[in-house]
Amino acid sequence: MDYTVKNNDIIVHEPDLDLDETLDCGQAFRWKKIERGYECTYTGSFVNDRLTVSQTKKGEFIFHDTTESDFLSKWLDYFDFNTDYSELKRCFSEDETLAKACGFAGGIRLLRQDSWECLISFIISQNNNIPRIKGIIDRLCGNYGGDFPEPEQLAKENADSLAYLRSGFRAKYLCDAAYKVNSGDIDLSAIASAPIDEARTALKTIKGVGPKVAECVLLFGMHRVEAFPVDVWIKRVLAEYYPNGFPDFAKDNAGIAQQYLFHYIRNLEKE
DNA sequence: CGCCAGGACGCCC
DNA sequence: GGGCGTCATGGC
Repeated sequence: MDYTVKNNDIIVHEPDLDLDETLDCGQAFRWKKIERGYECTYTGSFVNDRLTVSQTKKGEFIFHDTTESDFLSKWLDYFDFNTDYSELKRCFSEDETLAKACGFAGGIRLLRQDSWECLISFIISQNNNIPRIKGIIDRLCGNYGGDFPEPEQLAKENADSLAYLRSGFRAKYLCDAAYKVNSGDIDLSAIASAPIDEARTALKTIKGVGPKVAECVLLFGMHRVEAFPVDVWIKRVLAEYYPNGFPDFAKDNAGIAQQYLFHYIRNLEKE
């Protein structure tokens, strides 16, 4: 990745990024496609940072109305620009199926998202579809001026007061998550750096967090790239292409490989 | 209309 | 420990 500063924009060159593939592949739910790119509210540790980013041609991106300082301190990290995805894909392509998946959507990157936002988002995701997940999160943020609520704010709610979300049986799970994070029962930053099995166990003490959601929080919200969420789509991939198990050489980055496979199998069946 | 969704829980055996 | 019905809601 290299970048240049131009007026109030940052021009980024990065061949291993595609906005459609990265921002609308089911790892993040708050990016909206607008005329000139994607717009979103991104939750950092303490504030909601907004960004408009557009893709002008293959490998070229404009980060609109941002400063070099903001780009370097926030967005460079969020888009995982310090990781060499070309090298990752070369490694993955040792495997035939992964080679096809990387070739199909080579512009996917693993975003480094906020753990709290991911926890809530993937609790909502259970037994749900992506358009509706986006709708629920949109209503949630809409209640806080467009920002993602802090644990303290959400901890004030109960299942009834969250009825406006129309999140169904998940509302009580959101309340439990907010209560535990706000009270300190759950320390997300400690979990993020804990041994992964301890981290899994701790996350699953939250109601509504099972194996799949815990794995998603670890992967998308804590950048634990060895985490490997298995949903209905990945089950199909494993059954069809990896009857003898997922290849060992990819296990250290299994979660990133999973992103390519997820996108590949989902779009394969659409045709 | 019925089937399904980036599943987890509670109960059963 | 594994199997199965249930859970709200709405996209398709």
